[in-house]
Amino acid sequence: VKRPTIADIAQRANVSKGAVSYALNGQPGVSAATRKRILAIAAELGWTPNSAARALSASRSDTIGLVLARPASTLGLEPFFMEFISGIQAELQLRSRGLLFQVVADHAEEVAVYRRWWSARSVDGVVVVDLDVEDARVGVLSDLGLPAVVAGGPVGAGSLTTIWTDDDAAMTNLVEYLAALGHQRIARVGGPPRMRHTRTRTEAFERATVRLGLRAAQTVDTDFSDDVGARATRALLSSPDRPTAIIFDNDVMAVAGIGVTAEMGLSVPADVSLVAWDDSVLCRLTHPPLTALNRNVSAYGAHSVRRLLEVVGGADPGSYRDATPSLVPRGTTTRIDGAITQDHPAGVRAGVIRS
Amino acid sequence: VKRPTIADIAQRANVSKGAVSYALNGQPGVSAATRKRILAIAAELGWTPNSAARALSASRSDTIGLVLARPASTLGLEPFFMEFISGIQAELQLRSRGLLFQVVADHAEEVAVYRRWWSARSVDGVVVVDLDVEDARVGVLSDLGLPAVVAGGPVGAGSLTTIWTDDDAAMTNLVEYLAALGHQRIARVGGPPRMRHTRTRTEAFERATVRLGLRAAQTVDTDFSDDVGARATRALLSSPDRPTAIIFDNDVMAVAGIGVTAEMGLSVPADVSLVAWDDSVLCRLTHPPLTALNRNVSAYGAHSVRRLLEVVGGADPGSYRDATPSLVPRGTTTRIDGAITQDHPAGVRAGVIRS
DNA sequence: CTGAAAGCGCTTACAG
DNA sequence: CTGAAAGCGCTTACAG
Repeated sequence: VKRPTIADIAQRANVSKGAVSYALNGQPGVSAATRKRILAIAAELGWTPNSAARALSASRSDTIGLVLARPASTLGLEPFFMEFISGIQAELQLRSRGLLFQVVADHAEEVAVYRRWWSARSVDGVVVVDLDVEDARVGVLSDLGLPAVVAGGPVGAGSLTTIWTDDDAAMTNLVEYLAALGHQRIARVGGPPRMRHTRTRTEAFERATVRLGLRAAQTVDTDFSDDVGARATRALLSSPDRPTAIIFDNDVMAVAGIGVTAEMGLSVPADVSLVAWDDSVLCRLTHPPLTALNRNVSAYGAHSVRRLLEVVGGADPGSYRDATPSLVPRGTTTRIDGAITQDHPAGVRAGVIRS
Repeated sequence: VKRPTIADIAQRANVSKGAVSYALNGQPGVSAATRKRILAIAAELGWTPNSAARALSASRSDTIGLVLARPASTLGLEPFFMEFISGIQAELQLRSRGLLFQVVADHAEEVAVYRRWWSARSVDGVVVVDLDVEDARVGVLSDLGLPAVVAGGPVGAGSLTTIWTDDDAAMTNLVEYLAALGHQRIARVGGPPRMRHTRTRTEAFERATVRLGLRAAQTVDTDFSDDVGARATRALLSSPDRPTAIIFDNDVMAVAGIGVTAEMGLSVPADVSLVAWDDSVLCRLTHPPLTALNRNVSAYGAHSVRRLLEVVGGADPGSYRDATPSLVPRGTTTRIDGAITQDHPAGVRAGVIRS
C-alpha cells in the first residue's frame, strides 16, 4: 500500500523527477504537453505531496504558528479568540497552509515555543496577539528572525509588521455618544494595564472625557476575568457618586456586570447604561442584550494572515490599519432621562419591564 | 547563520552521523561516554532537530490533528472546545508533540482535511469529536488507516478507539435529582438529534421519566445555538402545562433560557428550575448562577490524546470510559415548593430578590 | 559498541 | 525546454 512518489510519476511519464516537480508546481521548465501528461498521471496515481519531503528540500513548512498565552479557563470564554482563529483558518485554507496552535501559560513559555518552532522550522511565521506595553516577545522575534506580524500595536511592536485597530478613535466615538445621551459620569472597567491596547483605550478615554468636560473619568483595572470585572462593577456602583454609564473592556466582564446590577437591585439601562467592548454572541444572550463595540474579528484574523504571508515572502515590515470598531446599540444604553436609545425590540421590552 | 546539524556534531565528536542520531535519541548503539560527549557538543552548538528531516526519514510528524466542523460563530461561544483543546495541548506539550488545528464547515470538509493530512503525512493521528448517529467519518478513517480516537461513543464509533462519558448515567442522576426536588413536569432543550450523545441523553431522559412516573417528558430539538435554544424555551414556557424544570443540553442555551424567563416575567428558580449540561465560566456569569452538570473537559482532552498516542504506537483499539459528569447545584434549581436547593450565596440572594 | 551507507520524497541549481 | 545529480537533515538497517 505504498503511496506514489514523483519517482513513480517520472517513470510512467518517461521524464526525470525534476521535470515532474516543475510540472506539479506550475514552474516553467516543461512543455505544455509534457506538463499535461504528467498532471494526468499524477491524478491517476492519486499522488499528493509529502509535506515533510517538501519542507526539507524547500526549507519551508507551509505552516503558520499561533500561540495563546492565557489560562484555558479564560480562553474558553472569550469568543474573540475562536473568531480570530477561524478567520486565520479561512485565509490559510485558501492558500493551502496549516495552522500549528499552542496554548501556554505566559509569555516566557510562548517565547520558548517560538524558539522551538523556528529552530525546528516547524512554522514559516507566527501571528502575535495580546501585545504588552513592555513586550519581550518583540525583541526575541526580531533577533530570531522568525517572520511575525503583530495583531495589535502599532506602538510597541518594534520593527515587526502590525495590523491594528484604531482603539483611540473607537473610544473617542463611544464617549462622545454617551455624552450625547446626557451621561456626565462615565466609568470604565478596563483590561490589564500591562496591555498595550488597554493603555491606548485608557488614554483616549481620559482625553475624551476631559475634552467633553465630563466628571473625572475613572478606570478600574482588571485581569479581564468575570470575577474581577464583577468586583469592579460592584465597587463602581456602590460609590456615592455612582456612574450613570460603564464601559467594559471585554464582553465577558460586561455580562458579569449585568449580573451585578441585578444583584444590587439596579435596572439596566434605567439606572445605569452598560457598553461592552467586543461584540459576540455573548452580548445577545443577556437580558437586555448588550450594547457593544463590534468589529469583524475573523476578518481581522484573515487580514493578519495575509500580511504574515507577505512577510514570509520577504515583504518589508509595514503598519496596516484594520477597520475601526463600531457601536451597535442594543438594550443596555439609554438617555440619562430614561428614554431608550433605539427601538430594538429587546431594548423596548427591557424598558417596559424594568421601569 | 547556518544552524548546526548532526553532521556538524559528528565531525566535532569524531563519530558518524548515525552515532550522533543514536545518542541524541537515547537509543542503544553508543557507549555511555560517547553519548555524553555527543550530548555536550550538541548542547554547546545549540542543536535542535529539524522536524521536516526527522519526519521524512522516520515517517512520523510528531503532530496530532484536530478539526472542528462548526460555524465559527457557534464555536467561539462554546467554552467546551477551548477547554478541550487546552487539555489536548497540555498532554501534547508533555510529549513534545504539536497540534495541527483546523476549523471547517461540515463533515465533508472535515474528511477532506483528514485525507490531505494523512496523504501528506502531516499528522500521525487525529482526535474526532461530535460523533453523529450516522457518521461517515468513522468509515473513512478506518479505510484510510489514519490512527484516530473518538471523543464520544462508544456506540457508533465502529472499530475506532473511543473515550466516552456516561451520559446515560449522568442524565438518570439528574432526572432523579429533579424528581427528588418534587418536579413532576421536566422538559428538555436538547442538542441536534443527529448527534450521538444527544440521542443517548434523549433515550436516558425518557427512560428515567417513565421509570419515575413523571409526566410525559418533552425534548425540543435545537442546533445548540442561543437563538434556537431561546425559541425552544419560549415555546416550553408558553404551554398551558408549563414545565417546572428544564434541562438544557449546553450552557449557551441555558444562559439564553435565563434571558427568556426574564423576558416573560418569570422568576428563576421560583417559577422554573434550569439546569445546564456542561459547566463553564458562562454558568457563573448569570444571575442567578446556573446549576450545571460539570465535567473536567480539559482532562477529557488530555485523556483522548494519551489514548491516541497509544493507537499511533500500534495499540489495539479500545473503549475507555472517562469520568461521569456530576451535578453542581447553584442558584437556578429549587424544590417545587419554593425552598432553595442549597445555601449558595447567589442562590439565596436570588430567592430573596425574586420571591 | 561503532561506522559507512542508503534512503526518506521532494526541490533546485547546473549542464546540455 | 529537458535531464541527471546533488542536496535538504535526519533515521535505520546492515556490516564490522
